[in-house]
Amino acid sequence: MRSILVVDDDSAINKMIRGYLEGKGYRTDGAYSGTEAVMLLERNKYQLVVLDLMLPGMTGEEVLEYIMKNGRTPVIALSAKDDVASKLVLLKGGAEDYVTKPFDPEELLARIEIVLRRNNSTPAPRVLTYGNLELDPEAKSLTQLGQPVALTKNEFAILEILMERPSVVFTKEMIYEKLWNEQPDASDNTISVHVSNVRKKLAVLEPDRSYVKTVWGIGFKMESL
Amino acid sequence: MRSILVVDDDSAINKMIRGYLEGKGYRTDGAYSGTEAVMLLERNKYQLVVLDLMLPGMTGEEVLEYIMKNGRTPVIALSAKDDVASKLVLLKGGAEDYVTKPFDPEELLARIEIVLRRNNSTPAPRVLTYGNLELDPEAKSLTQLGQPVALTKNEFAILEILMERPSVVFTKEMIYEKLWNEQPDASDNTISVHVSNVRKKLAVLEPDRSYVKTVWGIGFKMESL
DNA sequence: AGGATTTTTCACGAATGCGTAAGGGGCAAA
DNA sequence: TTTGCCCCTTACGCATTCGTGAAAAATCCT
Repeated sequence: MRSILVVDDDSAINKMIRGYLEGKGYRTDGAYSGTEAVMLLERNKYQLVVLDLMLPGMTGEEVLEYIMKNGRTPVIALSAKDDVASKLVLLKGGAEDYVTKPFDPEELLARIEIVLRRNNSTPAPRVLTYGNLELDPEAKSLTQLGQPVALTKNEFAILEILMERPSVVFTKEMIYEKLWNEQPDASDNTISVHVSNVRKKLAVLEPDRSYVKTVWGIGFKMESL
Repeated sequence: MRSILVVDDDSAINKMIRGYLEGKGYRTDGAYSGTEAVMLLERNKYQLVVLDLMLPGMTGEEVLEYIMKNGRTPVIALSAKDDVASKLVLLKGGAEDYVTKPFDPEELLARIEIVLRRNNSTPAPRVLTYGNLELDPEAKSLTQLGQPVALTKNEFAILEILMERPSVVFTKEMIYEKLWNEQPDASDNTISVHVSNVRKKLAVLEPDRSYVKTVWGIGFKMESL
């Protein structure tokens, strides 16, 4: 069952949306303030949040920021403002989509279907496994052959990037950007050093096996199994 | 630079959209029929297509189908119909989003930003297939008959260019420019050497088959299947 | 067929990318 | 303040890849 959280302080609109969605087979919760929304988000798991931006107390933008930092549930924003500026703020904030008030319930439903379909196809696994490695992104822990391996922050981040998509080659620039959100200098071998350290640590337990492969002239990827 | 293809047979609307987008810093091309759109799509690479569905000759739906089979460039559809049913048809057809005519240019821009951002952060793995070859531009990997083939950076880049548009002949100059962003010397056979090496590597597993065809006096293309 | 032109191949020196070790600076905990 | 850890930089040896010329092969044109 798909659960949707509807956040709007206008009781009539809130009920209208929820009624319409439940008629279409969704389970819904309603929140009438930003704080209430956050409370419900902490307690329950939703596939989608319909979020009005004009809220008392905590603003919609703040709720959006909270969601983006915790769980990243997809958000469809409801906005009365029809100008580009506020829309772009929303997009940068991480909203998946927006609908301008007043809106047609069918319009909202259609966009909900889009977002749900999109986010359903890529469910995020919790623990990444590769060979004898087990990496838990949330716990920031790595085990090899069942034994814990101590990695530093950057080492862990690099290995996580590689293990998330083992068949993909990542250039040093791509890795650098993901770690520091900025462009690397042309001659920068920081990444090489960290990769070297990761390899060194993984070689302690399995000296004859290599996990991180160098793709010459391009970057790094996980070794083929 | 982000390139956007605008497909609409209404010259006024087409120009309006393009003018607006170019004012926002995008590079745009315009197509006024479905066949013209397909032609441009074969020749150039776009990050996004804005596609009107009411087109003379080849319909918008057919263009959409073509795009989904070739390259899967994200599409924002323009539709005069405002009912949910036709919207869902579009979405199932593969469109990323839709905008109902008449529309506000700002609305369109906002949705374009959404789609571009989405496709940037979650790059869809797109593999190019040709004969027994499978080339993944993102993973920088090539498999032949299911087995991995190791190519160097330039070899891979050349094969990717050719496989992206198998029916198009590329001159050495075109390839040279794509690789180094500069004009080649008149007597430069660097590309020839790399092509030769690619052929050599592909001949290991399939000695009797040729993949890269020489078009005498012009350049190279993929062999017809 | 024969000459002209283009393409392919071969071989080798040059250029570039990579891996590792070592040292210093920064930051937080003790 | 001191200690310890982590991170970044630099330097250098090593391996791979690149670019170039010339010779050989293939193709086209007359």
